[in-house]
Amino acid sequence: MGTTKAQIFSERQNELAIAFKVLGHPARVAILEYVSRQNACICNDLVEEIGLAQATISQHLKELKSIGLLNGEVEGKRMCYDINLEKWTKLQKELNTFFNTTKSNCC
Amino acid sequence: MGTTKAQIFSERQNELAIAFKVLGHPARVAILEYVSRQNACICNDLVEEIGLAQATISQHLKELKSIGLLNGEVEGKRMCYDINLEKWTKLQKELNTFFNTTKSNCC
DNA sequence: ATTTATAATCGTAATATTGCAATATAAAGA
DNA sequence: TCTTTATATTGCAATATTACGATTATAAAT
Repeated sequence: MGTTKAQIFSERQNELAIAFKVLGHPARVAILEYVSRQNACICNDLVEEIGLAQATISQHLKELKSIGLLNGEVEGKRMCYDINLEKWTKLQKELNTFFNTTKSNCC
Repeated sequence: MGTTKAQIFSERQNELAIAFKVLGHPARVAILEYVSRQNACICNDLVEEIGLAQATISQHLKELKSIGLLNGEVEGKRMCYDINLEKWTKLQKELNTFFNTTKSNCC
């Protein structure tokens, strides 16, 4: 297999899991942190900063874009990435809702 | 490959990513939610509730235990799972720190 | 026009993950 | 003891992910 049985879960559970999954790689954590540290745009600085091949960074950026956490704007021959603050804040709220709702006891 | 290059990231980044990764599967989201909904213990109810094979559920439980989010106590022939509230709260704080610290601008 | 810089995409190898059947283990009850 | 119940573990097949070199596409600079 290797395939998640998404059909048996709710849309909300799947979406939550996908967001967690995208955040679940240190390169993507590092990318988000670096993008946010630079008040200006970064582009291929990430390749130097992080130390993964350009193709690999590009792939990770794609995943972060896929759930809307990063915006990418063309700026001449460069790509200018920044954090989508609206989505970022929304996701943070959703995660907190999950954590708060799930806080409960057992046994 | 398929192997994450963990060496090139900080311990904090790796740990954060691992936590996100463990949460990044709908079955594990569902398990946490179900465990918390039951004020009492659950055990193999999860297999019925979620609809994955017993071996699969057991594997997911193992991963949740591995980062300390779930406690498992033997209770006769049963296993009694509950959420480790201390760890749960700690993780929530860490994730919020990550989200808040990373909130910033670009371009 | 040609070269250079930047970044996406393709193809591929190595490894990881998901899921399950089968088996093992261990306690409870007959 | 023998059977049942509950859970963990093992082994395996299918698929996904990570990473990279090579290629491609585009715009800027010469």
